[in-house]
Amino acid sequence: MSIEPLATIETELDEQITDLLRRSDQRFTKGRRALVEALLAGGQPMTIPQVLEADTRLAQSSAYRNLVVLEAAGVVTRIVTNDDFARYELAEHLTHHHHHLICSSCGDVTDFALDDQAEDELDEALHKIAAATGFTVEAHRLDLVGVCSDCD
Amino acid sequence: MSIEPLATIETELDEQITDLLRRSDQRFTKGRRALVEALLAGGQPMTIPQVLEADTRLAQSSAYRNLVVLEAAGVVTRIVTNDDFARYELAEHLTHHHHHLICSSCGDVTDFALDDQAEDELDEALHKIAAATGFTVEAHRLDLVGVCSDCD
DNA sequence: CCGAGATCGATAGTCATTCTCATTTTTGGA
DNA sequence: TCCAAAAATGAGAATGACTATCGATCTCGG
Repeated sequence: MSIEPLATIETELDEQITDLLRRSDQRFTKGRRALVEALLAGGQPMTIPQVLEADTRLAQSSAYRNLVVLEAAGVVTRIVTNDDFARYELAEHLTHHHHHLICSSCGDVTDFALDDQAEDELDEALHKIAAATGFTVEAHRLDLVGVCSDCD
Repeated sequence: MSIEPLATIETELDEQITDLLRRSDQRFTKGRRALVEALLAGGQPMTIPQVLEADTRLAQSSAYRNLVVLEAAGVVTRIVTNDDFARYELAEHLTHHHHHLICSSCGDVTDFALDDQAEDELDEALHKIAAATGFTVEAHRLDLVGVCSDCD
């Protein structure tokens, strides 16, 4: 099916994903590989229409289904904003911890990282909160909402 | 319509909301007041079904429509999670700046605040990012995703 | 090479949210 | 106070992102 991949998945990443899927009794099929390649090539959180446009060989129904499978396996993360469509990107442990700039005008989402010190301080403050509330923290999410340079 | 309000809106808050709505050429009608009262009484972000259950006199279609109006006027904030329903709460400038604990199990959302120092540090780090990216920041959003004490 | 089981993909649902429109309410002028 | 124009309401229909279905296709172990 995949003749010309959008991006090449390095061996290590490929193995990590194969392993994650195996733990959910799922295979890293061509369709799922094409999805990951499209997300990798996109370089930012993508909506399903964007993914389908990036690789027209993908079927919509399979894209929806496989993105659910990939999310359950921890390969991708689903990002939901006020935009009509949800977005997907590679999970943080396959890339690196980061946050999102969300454009309230066009809906576009891009990544950014906090410098290490700020991230550490934030983490510490969050741990205190969690301890005080009896909440078991799985992850923290930090978004900047505003207007991107394109829309300005 | 509103015989027995769920919560009483203090004069000052009432005037603020009336003013915000007026700027959008909208009125602070009974139905809209009942919505605000329900959110005030709820004390945490509420889904529309929760709001309708809290005040059974409200019509679903009007609740949806008026919550859109109230959001456009800056009176309430719409919070979207992975849950089926969106949630609404009073806008921060009518209450105070805070963040959210999102339970990945039951979908419940509750508020928490960072201590002033941590919030200041975060703010400073975020301003640097914004300056570096040409992104015009309107707000920042910080969520803790995990499992609440009820679900644990 | 074969067959059981997983995956695919076209299509038909589902359901939160939005739209429509006739009815009711509100407002400002006479 | 009365009236008409404008706004708001609410019941129901429509929309559209997403999910479920199911026969066809692919995959892997034997």
